[in-house]
Amino acid sequence: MERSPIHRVSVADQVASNLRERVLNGELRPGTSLHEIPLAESLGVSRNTMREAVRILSLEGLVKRNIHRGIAVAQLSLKDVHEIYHVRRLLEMQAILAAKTPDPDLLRQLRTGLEQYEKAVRARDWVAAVNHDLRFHRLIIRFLKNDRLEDFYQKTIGELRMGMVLVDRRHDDPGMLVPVHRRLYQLLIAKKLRECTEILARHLDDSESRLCRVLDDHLAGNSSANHGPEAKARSVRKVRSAGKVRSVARVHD
Amino acid sequence: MERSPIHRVSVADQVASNLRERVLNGELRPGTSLHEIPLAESLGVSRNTMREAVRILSLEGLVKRNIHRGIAVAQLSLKDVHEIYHVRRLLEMQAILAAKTPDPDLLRQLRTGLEQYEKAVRARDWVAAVNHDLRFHRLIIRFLKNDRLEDFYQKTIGELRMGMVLVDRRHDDPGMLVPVHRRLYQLLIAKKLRECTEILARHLDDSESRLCRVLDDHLAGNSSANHGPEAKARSVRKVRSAGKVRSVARVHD
DNA sequence: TTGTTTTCAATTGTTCAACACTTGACAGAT
DNA sequence: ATCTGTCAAGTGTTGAACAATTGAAAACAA
Repeated sequence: MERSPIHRVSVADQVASNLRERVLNGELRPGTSLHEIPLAESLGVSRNTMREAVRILSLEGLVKRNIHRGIAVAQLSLKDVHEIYHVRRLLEMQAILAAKTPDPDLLRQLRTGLEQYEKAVRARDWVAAVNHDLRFHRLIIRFLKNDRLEDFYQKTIGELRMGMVLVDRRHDDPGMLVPVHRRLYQLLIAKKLRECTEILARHLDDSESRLCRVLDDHLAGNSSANHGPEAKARSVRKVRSAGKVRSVARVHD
Repeated sequence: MERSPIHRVSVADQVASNLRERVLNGELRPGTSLHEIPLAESLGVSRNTMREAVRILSLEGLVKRNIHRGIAVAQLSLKDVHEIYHVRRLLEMQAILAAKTPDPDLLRQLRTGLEQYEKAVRARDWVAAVNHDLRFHRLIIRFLKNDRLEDFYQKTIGELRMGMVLVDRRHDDPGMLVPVHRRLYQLLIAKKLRECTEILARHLDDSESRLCRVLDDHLAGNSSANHGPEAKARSVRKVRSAGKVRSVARVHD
């Protein structure tokens, strides 16, 4: 995974990458408040460098800065989840439609990715499975052949992953989604793009409502444990996006 | 334009805003190399604060950092322009299609904005005219009701404006575009959304090819004056995106 | 007890001065 | 003319300091 050119990245960027990874892994859970000095010392860098790194993360939406009050790992609201899935639907469906003359190499990557996905599920390796799931969707975005859209999509997925670290893996079976992905791939190579977008839309709607349920339970669950400054009427019991979701029924099988 | 809550913004953010404005105004032209110490002293802030501000701008794509080599105001390539217009077409057309049940307040803003646009053109105030042009499109994006998409659009338009500061205002008539915008507005309130997107697509294609022409001339023109580190075979004479543009003919009148 | 004011420690925002590291250019040697 | 070593300029990073703000405890008043 190393590039042949020399590493040549600034320390601040490396620190940012380190933090980003830890946030997306769930090691730093949403709501965790971060203190500059301990963080800087833990990585052996100065406070200024750490501040630059934190600035990067905050512009990516992974941490929230409250001036003079500190920084905390961002926490997704239901509105955030809804927005993010709106973005996903829009970009991924457009990407499918842009696959009329798909890059053969991309199709190959999609196929091998799918195989690895299935293998990970068979091995009960949920972490790898989720990664392959997200990678599949990221590859789809490549059909757009637009670096800006790809970066934006990636940034958005990053925010989403912060919400996904909350889902209890024991109550959620990532392998469940393999058949949908296989179907998407088959429709894609069969050039049935319209139908492919329909399946994709339902897949995303399904995914959204499931995440919303988990998130809603979570917000209602530890409202006392959460000492953050957002004790508003946020933990609505009613699943907010349920009305917008076209189909909550399981898609596959 | 001041919010009622107290100013409470960090100095670094204010410095970033200052630089951003100057870049988008064209006061700091693309390719200009920026030096931290003079910049910091000119605004009366420390070098660290200036570095934070520059970090912000670089993540917005307005300046490019070359490690140990300095920073420079970013310069759009033809590929960048093509990508940006791809983004615009995608988002703006989807926004139009999302205007089936439009917010009345938004429609009103669109109308008054259009009137101010026309007034600015009659007053030969090209700067205001261009601003009203861009504002019209930004309002359209609001139909999507999605902060993330709106932010991304705004960031992308920011990059585009950096390319637009190169166009020679004497050879370009911003008033020319008023009729198209009026037409878009009329189709929008008439709920002829499909037709509206068609006009919009042609408008954007037209705008793209015109900007590409200007940019291409510019890149070819001062290849000697440009001491930047990108002396590649970048100044292709052939307008790269001409093949993709559906219609170069004037849209209005 | 309850509500208000004061104090204070903790943390962030900002500055400053120094040093390490890279780079581009220039001068001298071949 | 080409190569090589030197060097000034500029960026990357550090550590320490001070200013500004906040949250909450402590002191006070009703």
